[in-house]
Amino acid sequence: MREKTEVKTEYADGALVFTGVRDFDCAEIFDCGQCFRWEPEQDGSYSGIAGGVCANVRFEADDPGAMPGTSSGRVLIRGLCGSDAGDPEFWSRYLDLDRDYGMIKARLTADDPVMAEAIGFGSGIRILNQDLWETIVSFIISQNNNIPRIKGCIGRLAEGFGERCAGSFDLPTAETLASLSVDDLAPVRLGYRARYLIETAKCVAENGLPGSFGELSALCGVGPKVANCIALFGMGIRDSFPIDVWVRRVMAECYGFDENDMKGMAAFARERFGELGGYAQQYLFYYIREKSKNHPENR
DNA sequence: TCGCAGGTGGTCG
DNA sequence: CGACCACCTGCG
Repeated sequence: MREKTEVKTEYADGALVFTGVRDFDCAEIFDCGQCFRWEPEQDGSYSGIAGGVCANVRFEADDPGAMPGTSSGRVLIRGLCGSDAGDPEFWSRYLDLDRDYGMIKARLTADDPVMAEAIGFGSGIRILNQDLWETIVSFIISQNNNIPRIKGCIGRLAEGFGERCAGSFDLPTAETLASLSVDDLAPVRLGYRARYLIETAKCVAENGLPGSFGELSALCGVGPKVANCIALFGMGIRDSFPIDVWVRRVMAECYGFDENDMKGMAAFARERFGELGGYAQQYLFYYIREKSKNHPENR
């Protein structure tokens, strides 16, 4: 069991720098389906928008020869489009830097060879603490949809109806969205999700953001899967275990479930992973998706 | 042309 | 309740 490293903040060359960061891999964090507003750069860093700031996030390992996600290193954040990097407190929270992922992984892998193998694929995954309204909008759009198109829809929604934000655009507020019609949103090409979004925006504009899983589930277009994603990524409810088609596949393949037995899977996750359910889901999700990339014949 | 993509709401029995 | 099924859109 290794020692926990203290994360420290400093500035260097115009960038915000966090040193002593472990268990961090940009591609695994930004490309594991939890967020839709980050894109990779040639050098492996990611650029995107969060907290009203356009930024580039880069990880430099202290030991460049180490496997991704296994070495401590530093996280560099640069503001883009003329803005500065923003608030260190925001980024520390957003990137979940105070969380001890070494401990989480140790607890999940103890006595579970499936998790051990899964975590071997995505040991640098972190769960971002994202804006609640953004996660609500994003995951309503995500249903029965694919990632490139989800990103396109969110981008068009921001550009067409959002507030200008340091060279880019933030998502429209609930009030703005509530004032629009399905026809207004036609250029965004949300399909039948446009109605869900407007109904949910009206509800949020009137009653405020949901404060519990129950309130979340009452929103239009928010079923069990989407509610669990929003709870996990937008409300910090880390025992959430969203069950989507990929999780159904991995639970069938690795834990012997019937692909349609979602109740059984949820009960198993509660029992086996407990408060770490959300982390377990992310490792399993990333694992099965990576495997299917390497073996297209397995779908 | 058709199935499918990180599901949900509506409608049956 | 649980099992179906239509549903916007875009791509192979």
